[in-house]
Amino acid sequence: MTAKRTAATAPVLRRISAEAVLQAMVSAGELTAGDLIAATGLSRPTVHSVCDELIGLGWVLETGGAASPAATGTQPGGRPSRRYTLNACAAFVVGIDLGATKVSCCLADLRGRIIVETTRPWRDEHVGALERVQIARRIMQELLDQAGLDAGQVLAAGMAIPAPVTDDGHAVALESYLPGMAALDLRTALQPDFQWPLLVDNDANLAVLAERWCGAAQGVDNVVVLLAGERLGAGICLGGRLIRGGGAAGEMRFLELVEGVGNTDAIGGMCRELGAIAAAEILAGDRPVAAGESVLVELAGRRPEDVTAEMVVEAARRGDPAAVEVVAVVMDRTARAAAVVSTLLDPELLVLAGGPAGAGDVLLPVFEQQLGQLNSARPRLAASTLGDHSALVGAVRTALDHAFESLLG
Amino acid sequence: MTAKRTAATAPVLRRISAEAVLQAMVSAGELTAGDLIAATGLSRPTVHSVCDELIGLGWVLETGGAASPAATGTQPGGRPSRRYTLNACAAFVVGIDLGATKVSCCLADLRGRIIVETTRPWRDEHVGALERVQIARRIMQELLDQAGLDAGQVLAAGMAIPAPVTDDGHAVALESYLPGMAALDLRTALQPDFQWPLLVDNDANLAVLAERWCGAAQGVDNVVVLLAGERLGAGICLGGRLIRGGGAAGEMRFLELVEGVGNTDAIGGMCRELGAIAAAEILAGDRPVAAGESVLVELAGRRPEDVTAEMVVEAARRGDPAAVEVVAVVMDRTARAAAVVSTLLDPELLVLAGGPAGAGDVLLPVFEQQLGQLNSARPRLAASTLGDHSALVGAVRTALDHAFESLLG
DNA sequence: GTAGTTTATTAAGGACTTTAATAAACCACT
DNA sequence: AGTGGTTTATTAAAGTCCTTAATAAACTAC
Repeated sequence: MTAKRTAATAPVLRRISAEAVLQAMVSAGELTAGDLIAATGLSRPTVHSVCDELIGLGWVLETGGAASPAATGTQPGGRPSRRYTLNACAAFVVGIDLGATKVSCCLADLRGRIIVETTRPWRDEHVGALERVQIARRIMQELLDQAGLDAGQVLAAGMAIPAPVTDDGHAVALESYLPGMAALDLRTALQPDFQWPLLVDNDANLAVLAERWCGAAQGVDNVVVLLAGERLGAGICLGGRLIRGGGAAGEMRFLELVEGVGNTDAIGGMCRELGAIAAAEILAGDRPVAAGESVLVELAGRRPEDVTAEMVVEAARRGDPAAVEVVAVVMDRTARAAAVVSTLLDPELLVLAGGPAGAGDVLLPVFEQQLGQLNSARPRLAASTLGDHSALVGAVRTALDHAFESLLG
Repeated sequence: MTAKRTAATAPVLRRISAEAVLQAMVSAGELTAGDLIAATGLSRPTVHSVCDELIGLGWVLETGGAASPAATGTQPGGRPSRRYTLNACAAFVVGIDLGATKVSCCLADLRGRIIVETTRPWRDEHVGALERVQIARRIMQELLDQAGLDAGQVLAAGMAIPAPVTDDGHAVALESYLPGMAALDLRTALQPDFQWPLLVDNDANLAVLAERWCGAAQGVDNVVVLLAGERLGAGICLGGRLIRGGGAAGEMRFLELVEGVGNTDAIGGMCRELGAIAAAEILAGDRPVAAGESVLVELAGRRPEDVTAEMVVEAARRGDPAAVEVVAVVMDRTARAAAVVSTLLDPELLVLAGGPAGAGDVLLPVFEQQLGQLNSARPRLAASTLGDHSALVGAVRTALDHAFESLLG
């Protein structure tokens, strides 16, 4: 079936070895040959040979020599070992989160450390698809200037968008999503300014990569991230691999089939829901709310239509009954969705990410309690530790993956 | 993180080459060196060298020579090519489907062709877990005798059971499932009679392997199989890989959260449902059914409590309104479940397997129509081509996978 | 300064692969 | 029957990469 045109020639071995060495270096800082032998199983001559080659390519630095900082002390005597370090600044990657309300861009080094970053809200929500892409492009140029880097030093870019993405790099048109976006071939969105390979994926998918990499799901192979900010989407990782289906895996439109949830169009993420429902509650209240009676109204500054998710959370934290009720309503919906996902996919861990992650102290207990009432599988629960950076960090992660993969191929 | 202790030593290359050659042979019958060169990308000397080695190990036969059957005609002149064939009888594998109502066992060769097979219903549904396993063991011995094989010629065994299975080979206890089964370590269930490695998995998971291998989902990487016989379970394959989650992925208990479906315990597969609901309908009918008025009653032989799924399907096929109604009710439930699964996982194809597969002509149109009414993703639909053999064939497939994997390691 | 210890480097040997050259086996034609 | 043409098998030579074993280097401690 699968005609593998790549014969198993000798250099394949070198590639395997180099990959092993490089991987050990990415997650470890300064290493001696002995460390690398332990990590890779290779012999000493091979390790040195591979490292020399990587040094030649610029990916690795030989650190220290005589004046290595931590070198003294650790070594019990004997010829000092050579010390190798990944050259994190040999190249860079780009991450872009083209969100519903704002755009975030960043530059990161080969370790994934973010060098420079900018977040900018859209002027208003009617900014068109093409213009959004152009804004991102302009920001990227600013960031490159700011960091003093050249576009040629960037190996790859990752981009998150709040909608499913097909394999050929097109956004799937959702009713609720930006018109015009689906018509773009996003893979070429940054051209002609930037020629780097652009990996586009949906924000929830990238969020799960991020959480597994350096967030709340490190070391967990079966995990679902509920990205619950402006929209509600799930990023699914099973068996250590991201699940994309035909591109639209993780969509939560099935909520309309779950009891207690209304029609599709109304389904947003928690932030939107918290604000919207709270506003509606207050506005629909048949009695006028007296000053001081409601923390929520207080926070909203007497303008209920301006109430935000943060206000609701803060009010709930202070015990405001109306806010607590709103939180309960929204979490109930989320819990039902989570129950379906958990039962069907049986993940070990469920991570709440996006806007609400910072309010984990308020939301998570409610969520846990409501999920417990449903007869579903019981995964561990956690709030994201990445704030609303999950998607952006995930974009960096895909870009890095791509960079390392194409690096030795 | 992952300390890979396997250094990239030279023999790794040979292993890669051998794997490529073997894989090409499994799916192709008799092959010349030229074919293998095209399939693997290896050079001619390497191909011959690998084949000679495999011949020495017994896995490959050199067929033909002078009297090869299809050899003449194809070759335009020149030195005749050596022809290699997988020695399908070099070893064997075992498949077992420990179903809810019956047990099926088989022996298959390295190509997966079933040599001998036996299906036997349980005496009654109260046969205990341990006894069921013993019965399977006895049947396997009979099959070995029948085929004239020795237990030592069997490389691996696969076993399907109608419940989730944990990684350590234990069935997950479900209310509806056989008491006592969860306490067994199924991996050692065939010992001490048979020492072969036993791969236990849930029937729906194995069904999806089978459908992809030689059923309705060949060549499809994103597919969900709804195994809808006595119970309802989903086998999920995404990105070409079986999704197991923590072992219980594919469970359909979320149906209780879907509108229009009652409590958990009542949820069975289509066969059970069709029979049960039809019986209830008939029995609850307030007017006595006149002879000839209902095809369904006719088929049931005036004993409504004995009505089977086959009868309902047959009656519906003949247009009996009551039967059509029952089919619609049952398919509605299935369609809702399928809508949730499709939306969340976005598979290309949905396969209906298990008992109902044979009745695809009746069920599929109804299913398709009802699924279409739901606002979900729209995968292609198909009925299994494996009858109720999906799980058994899948058990053979896992056993084969294991056998080939351990063969060159 | 010398013994002891740890690591780097060099050398030798083995397992693969590939390409190129040579030998074998068959057809078709005269 | 013999000879040319053609296709495939086999052998030979060269190269890459790994490993183990031996040798050299660099440093500490006494």
